[in-house]
Amino acid sequence: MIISARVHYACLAMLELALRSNDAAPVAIREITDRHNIPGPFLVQIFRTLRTAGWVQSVRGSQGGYRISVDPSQITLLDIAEAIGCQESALRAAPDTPLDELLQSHWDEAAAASRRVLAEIRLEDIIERCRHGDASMFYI
Amino acid sequence: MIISARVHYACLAMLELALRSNDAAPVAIREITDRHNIPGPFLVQIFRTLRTAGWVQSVRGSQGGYRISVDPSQITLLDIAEAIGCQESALRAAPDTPLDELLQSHWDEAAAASRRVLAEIRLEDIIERCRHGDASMFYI
DNA sequence: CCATACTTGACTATCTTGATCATGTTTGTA
DNA sequence: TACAAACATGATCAAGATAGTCAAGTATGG
Repeated sequence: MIISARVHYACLAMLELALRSNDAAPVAIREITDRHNIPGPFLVQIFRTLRTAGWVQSVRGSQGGYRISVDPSQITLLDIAEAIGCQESALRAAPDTPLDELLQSHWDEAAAASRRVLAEIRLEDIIERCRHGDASMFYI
Repeated sequence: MIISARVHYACLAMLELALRSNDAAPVAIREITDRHNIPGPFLVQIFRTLRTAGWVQSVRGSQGGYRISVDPSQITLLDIAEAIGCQESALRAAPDTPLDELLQSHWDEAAAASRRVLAEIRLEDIIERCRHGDASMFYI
């Protein structure tokens, strides 16, 4: 699992939309790129993917923008990461020896471990923590 | 944590050396590239890194080759992966908002989870399992 | 002295990622 | 209706990493 800038931006955008999901008006791209440091046309690209995935709705025309189309308590960081689609390691040739196969299974195990972490984190959790000013760190 | 072909090959090579650590003669590159499907000059490059890291010793000249220079029960997949040096995500700009910071910490948490898995797996474990023909899988 | 095999450094091709641009379409508002 | 705001779409580009290659040199056993 690779966390690219694209995935990071996508999550930031989703979080912004979630924060403002009670607003009557949709959120314009401009408002997001201003707050965070995201290149405008790049975010357009990312929103296209999010819309295809069904996580956001777009409103065209003047006063248009984007709205989140799912409950922030029902979507996880893993959902977003997979929607954006990071490359799942190009290392997918058929294993040709037992050693090869064993190694592969360990790489899979490691990838699964990080996916399991991300699958536990809902957008709502992050928003809650943000509102409490609780930026706890998890290093090793 | 990205598992590149380079890291995979490095681990395969180390495993081969470990399997033959009781031999009197060192193992030539040719013997490894034949068994697995590794491009010769590429493995040369990888061995250079492993030697610099201190995990293998080289023997030059005719009948030369490589020998593992650590106990297979003392080296983990994480050790090798870090010696080869996969890029640790170029996404390392200073976080500029609380949301940004929170997200970053979750990416770190996910990366730590996969590192923790790899840190538990010693070369010896894999060799044991290979000898028992036990290619167990860990998916999600 | 010669074949084998490691040493070193430079080099190339391809792919992914991050980012940009131009053009078109929709819609609210004056 | 005209205009400006804002999304839609497709093409394109540059930088960097990855995978892999090549060539010239050095050491050693027989």
